[in-house]
Amino acid sequence: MSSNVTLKEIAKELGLSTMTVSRAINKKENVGEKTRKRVLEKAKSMGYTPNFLAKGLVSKKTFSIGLVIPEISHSFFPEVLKGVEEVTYKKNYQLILTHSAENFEREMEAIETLRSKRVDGIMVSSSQRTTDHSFYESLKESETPFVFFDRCIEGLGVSCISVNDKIGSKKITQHLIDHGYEKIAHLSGPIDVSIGKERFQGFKEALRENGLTLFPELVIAAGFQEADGRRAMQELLSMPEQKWPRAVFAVNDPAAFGAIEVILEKGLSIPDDIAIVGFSDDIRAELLSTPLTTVQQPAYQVGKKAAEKLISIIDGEDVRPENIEILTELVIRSSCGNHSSK
Amino acid sequence: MSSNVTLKEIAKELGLSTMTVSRAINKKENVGEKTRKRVLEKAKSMGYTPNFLAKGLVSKKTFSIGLVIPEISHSFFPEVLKGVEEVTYKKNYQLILTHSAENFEREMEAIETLRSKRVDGIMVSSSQRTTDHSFYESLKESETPFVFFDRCIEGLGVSCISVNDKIGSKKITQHLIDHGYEKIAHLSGPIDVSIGKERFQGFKEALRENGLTLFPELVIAAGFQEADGRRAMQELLSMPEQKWPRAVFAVNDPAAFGAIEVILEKGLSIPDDIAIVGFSDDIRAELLSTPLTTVQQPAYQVGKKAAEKLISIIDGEDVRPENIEILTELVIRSSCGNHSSK
DNA sequence: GGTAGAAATGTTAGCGCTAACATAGTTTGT
DNA sequence: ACAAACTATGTTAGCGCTAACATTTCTACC
Repeated sequence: MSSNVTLKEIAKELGLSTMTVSRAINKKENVGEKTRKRVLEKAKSMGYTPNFLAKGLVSKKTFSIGLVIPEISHSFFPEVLKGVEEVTYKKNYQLILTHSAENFEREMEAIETLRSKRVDGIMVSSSQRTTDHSFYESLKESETPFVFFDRCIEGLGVSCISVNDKIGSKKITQHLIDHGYEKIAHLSGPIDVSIGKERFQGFKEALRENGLTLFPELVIAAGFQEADGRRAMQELLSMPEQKWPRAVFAVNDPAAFGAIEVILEKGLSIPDDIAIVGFSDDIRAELLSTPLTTVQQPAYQVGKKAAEKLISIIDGEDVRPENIEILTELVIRSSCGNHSSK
Repeated sequence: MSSNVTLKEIAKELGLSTMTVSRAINKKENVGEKTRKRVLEKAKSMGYTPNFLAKGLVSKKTFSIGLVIPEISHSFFPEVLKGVEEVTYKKNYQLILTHSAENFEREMEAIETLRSKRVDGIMVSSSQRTTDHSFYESLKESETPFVFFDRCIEGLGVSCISVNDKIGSKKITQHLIDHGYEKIAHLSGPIDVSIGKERFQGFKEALRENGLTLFPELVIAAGFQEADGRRAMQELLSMPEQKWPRAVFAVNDPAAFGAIEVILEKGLSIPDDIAIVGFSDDIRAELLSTPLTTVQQPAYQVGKKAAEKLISIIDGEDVRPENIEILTELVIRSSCGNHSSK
């Protein structure tokens, strides 16, 4: 294998003790100027690379942070990752990336491995659906610093950095209401998933605060995929015409795309017959023939804040659990009937 | 800090030696059945987590692989990552992700850090532009297993897994030729970047093999961004009309998008007045009003093959340097004039 | 029952590094 | 000139673990 140079070897070459070499290389006080120079030169010429394993073993600090992500190719996460990386790079931490594939078993496995590697902290976007929180409770007891991001588990007293979906969906529903629409449908996600629940909540609140009626038959449990949106919209349009909604709020952009196809296939026009809005600002949203009004999720901000919080926990600066909610931003295009904006 | 349980502590509790506990936990031979059971139970109840730092220090094996990526949010890489992860997960390796931000200094820094962490191998997508290969030469001499992926440095005798851009661009040019177009323009990337060069090469070869003339004024050095495509296309269309190309091959999809805007703004139709094709199968390509014919880059395959190759080098199974080229696939839509396909 | 041989357990040393204390060597003040 | 006070270097031990060898305990068989 690669025969790595050690401090001891350098010391031997120079007739010094290991300790002096260590001090010279780690820029500690109390090393003679000449000695330091000699050591550094020798280290370079011998191709010395410090051994972080040994260092970590002694110092209990590895300068690595573990990341648990449910689905890497889910456009949201590369952006999160970028935010995380920007922070960790500055603070000299390395990232160990693990992927749970939306599987709680793998998530636990990944966290165990990260702990074995003695990471200084962990960031988790959980795939957990069950109500059994014992795993995270014991993780918390182990005193491993960790935070949740995007998908959080509540009631544990663990910091959580997420997008405030409820406020976002309330805002976009309000935007529809401001256009004068009263019969508004919602293609919802599964309500046992927090995202789905939050967005539905926001929708309901907006209606309530404006004194509008929530028509139960206009709330269709769809899902997060394009096909789900199609199916849900078909269901809506299979009702007698006078029951049709005037506007539709889809749980996310892909669902909206599916719904849009159905609307157009029916020969209806957007937004004149039916207005529609989505959620997540998918890269494709602005490329539709009628660009989709949607809610932008600040993934980069989530990553950045989560990394900052985790590091401040690691450094013992700000240990108290916090619920940081990143606010979404409305992206107003024309599918909502906003002819004024482009 | 988190007071982690050690083998020694378990041993003490049970009145055994550390070694027996180690053997029991690591499923080695020669441990009494009762003892093993006792140890495992105790380990569980005390919340033992093995210390991979110590293990790695002894065994010279860390089960981690370093990844150097020039730009995380560059849609290509999450896909690569997915391929890599799938392989490394099966083989029980962890991934340490680093980001060079297209900066060679940071790339070198990242690799040094990875070496310090004693990763078992490294996968690099290089941002290097210069011809000074000394850094990678010395990395090679250090006997750290590594492979290049996507962006390779040649002439080092290091394995490289990349997309064969030349063949891809030759294929798509051929496709245009098959449609009967003879005056074909190329919006090229910078030719000092290998991607740009390769794609231009493929374009030239296709023309040559079909006995077509390469019109130098129809090759515009553009760039990889949408704005570059715009600029290049404007330049083309500012020529007298009889010089206009009948078809355009843009170096990538974003450049094609820019060009398309210009074509449409001029009131020309795609593909009837000017056919256009891109490269990279951007997620937006199929959503254009005239969906873009392009070349699909199998990023997932690149990641998978690269990880497989690296692990086989680490395991000493297949150490010989290889140049693995993943073939692209044509995605035929309608911007090339293929009215038959959807 | 006694002994060879296997099975179970223990001991020692060291992976590469650093904290903590110990020892030389050098300066400074009076 | 000599102790006090540095500065530069060395020594020892230990982080948590395992390989390699050493010892004890158990089994088997004559």
